[in-house]
Amino acid sequence: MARPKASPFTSRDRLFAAAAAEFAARGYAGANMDRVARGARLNKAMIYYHFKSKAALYREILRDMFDAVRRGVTGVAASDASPEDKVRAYVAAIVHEAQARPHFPPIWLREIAEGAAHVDAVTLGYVREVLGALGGIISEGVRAGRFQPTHPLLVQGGIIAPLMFFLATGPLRQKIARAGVSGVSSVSIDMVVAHIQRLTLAQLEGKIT
Amino acid sequence: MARPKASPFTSRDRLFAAAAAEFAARGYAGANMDRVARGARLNKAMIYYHFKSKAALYREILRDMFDAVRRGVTGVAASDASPEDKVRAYVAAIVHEAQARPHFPPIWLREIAEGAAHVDAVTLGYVREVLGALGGIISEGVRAGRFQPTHPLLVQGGIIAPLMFFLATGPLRQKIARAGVSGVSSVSIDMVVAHIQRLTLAQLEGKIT
DNA sequence: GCTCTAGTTAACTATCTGGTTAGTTAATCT
DNA sequence: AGATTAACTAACCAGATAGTTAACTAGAGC
Repeated sequence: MARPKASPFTSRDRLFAAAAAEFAARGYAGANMDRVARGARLNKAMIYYHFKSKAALYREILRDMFDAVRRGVTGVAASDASPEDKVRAYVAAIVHEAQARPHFPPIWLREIAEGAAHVDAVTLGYVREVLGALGGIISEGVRAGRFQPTHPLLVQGGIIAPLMFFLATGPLRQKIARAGVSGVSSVSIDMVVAHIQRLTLAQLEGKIT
Repeated sequence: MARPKASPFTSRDRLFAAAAAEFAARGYAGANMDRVARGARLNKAMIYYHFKSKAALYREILRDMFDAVRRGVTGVAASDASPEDKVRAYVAAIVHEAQARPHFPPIWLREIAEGAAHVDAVTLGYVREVLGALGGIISEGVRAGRFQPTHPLLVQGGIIAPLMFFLATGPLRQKIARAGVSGVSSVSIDMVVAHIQRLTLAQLEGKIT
């Protein structure tokens, strides 16, 4: 090794962060590697020094996102809370990781839009683990006689969809608010989370239908 | 006019359809105008004969989408059905237009992801009208003593988010199913629609919370 | 038969951009 | 002090792509 350890944020970290922001804002095809480099105050060649390619860099960002969620929700599933609390914590864990990564919602929305084209086997494994954790929580609730048997994918859709929408529509809601629709900015993320938790539990407890 | 009227689908229509598919599959930046032209069995110059630019073509597709939804839901709002039936019909109208345009869900998801960057004033007006129609239905229900006052944006989020997710995740669900998760393909659009209708009504009637 | 023109194309231009290369700098090791 | 090497840059290249141009085709109307 040569050169100073410098800041706690290595140039690799800065590139990673700049790339995440760029991919979130412009999508994979729209992302410009020169702009990423500038965003990290580095030369473009540094991207290819630290990462194999644009695609590899993007895949690494995807993995990081889903690995974080996976770790969060498997922790929740393994805890000794009640099924109801686990469901609430499951939602909270996803929100927590998504909020720690502002690029998460836009990237995930886009990935869905293109049929998860960039999701590799490793990331797909993480997704399955997330779904598995939720499935485990549901089964536990069913065994305890508190939940109706429900397909995890349906439940997950009910959680992830409004959540990603709300988190990703920040700019759009502002645009609508500026265009003269009132009361748009009065909805907070906490309200949305609470709402999703109640809705999910209501669904699992068979209070709807 | 010269040249045969030919097929009922003019070359302009074919370009429009091919472009919608291309934008849906690859996003605005990823869309390739040569590929659009080939998809319409025409030369690229024909795109610029019929449309001003890539951006203008894209905006026209966006407008078409939201105009269709707007027409559908304002019709619903103006009908003389009960507030409950209007809510159901509102959901059904959106699904109807989205299903008539397979490009709708992916394009809308991507547009959200980039903060509605391509949404012009006209389209924004359509969005507001859609929200206005829903607001009207809710107010009507509130006046009739059947609905709790609820912010239209919250309700709309609860409808549009799972809907677009479900419609757009077709390919992804197949990918997951092929990866060995069972029961994924057993959920139909009709089930999802019925579910969303019940959930939305439960929310409006204050049965949740 | 001739003209007009909507519709159509091959080929071109200008620009952008992912990725490479060859060379520089400076901290560490011996 | 000299060798080694991680970290870094300027400049380049090749391929792609939005948009243009100029020329051609064939039906409509006279």
